[in-house]
Amino acid sequence: MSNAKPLPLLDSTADGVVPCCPPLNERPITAEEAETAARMFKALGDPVRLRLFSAVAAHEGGEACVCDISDVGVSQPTVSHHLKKLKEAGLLTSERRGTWVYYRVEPSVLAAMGRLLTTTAPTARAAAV
Amino acid sequence: MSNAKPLPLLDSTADGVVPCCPPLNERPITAEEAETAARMFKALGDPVRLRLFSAVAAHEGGEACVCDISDVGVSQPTVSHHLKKLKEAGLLTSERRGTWVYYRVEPSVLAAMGRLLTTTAPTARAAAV
DNA sequence: TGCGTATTTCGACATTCGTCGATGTGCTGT
DNA sequence: ACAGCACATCGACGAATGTCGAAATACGCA
Repeated sequence: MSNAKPLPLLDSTADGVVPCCPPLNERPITAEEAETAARMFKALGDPVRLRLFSAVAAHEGGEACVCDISDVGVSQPTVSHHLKKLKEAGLLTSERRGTWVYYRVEPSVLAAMGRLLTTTAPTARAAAV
Repeated sequence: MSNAKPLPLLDSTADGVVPCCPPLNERPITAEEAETAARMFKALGDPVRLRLFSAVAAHEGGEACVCDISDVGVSQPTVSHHLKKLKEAGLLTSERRGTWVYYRVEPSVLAAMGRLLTTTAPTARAAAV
């Protein structure tokens, strides 16, 4: 039905992808930035989704079909539901290849989230910890 | 009343803190690890909490009293509620100093989350992308 | 001691979320 | 054409979440 809903969390401005936000400790993020970033964190804020995401990310070739990662202790519809959520959050992309559907991680989004959590030049005092 | 509920997300084994988990793409994380890590991501999965966390992290000296960061568009009890959630998740610590309560980020937890999102040596085939 | 300010706790409420079984859709092979 | 497998969608349900106003607690100060 084509409701793919890419929902680009990173404003794909021109060059492709954009880091969304500076590190969290660099300056207080705005309400708008928070809305965007929170959606990414929320997507990883469920144990089942986190396992599915990790399973895809760690799978050989950086991609995996649903059948390869369905063993997470919940029903098949639930797996499908979570994969959809991850896709809507922009963390995964999917592609049908014959009978199977393959998911792979969106590397730029992963990098953007990592950057958010990067501790940049501390306020000097932080180093004393 | 003392129900501080530290809830150490990082198993403070011996040396103080422990990275909780390897990068998500290194190997599929276990159900147990996912439970722990998801709690951290979930804590940042709300826009208001993310703004509060960022406000504390970016504040001068790495700490801030509630009054300094309460301007996020929700009521003051709600701010307190979210700060409590962040504290329970191990992302923030609090300390009362006179009239005010100061919050500061737990740097090791931030680092642990960053490590989770770090893209380590791809499975070799991933480089072909 | 008593007042005012700062922060937390306490219900209460509507909304969202995770889960399931049943059903639908897409593709393959016979 | 049809049966079978892989995956997605639908509808329903209880549980968790975010929010608020009201009240409680903690401190500093007059």
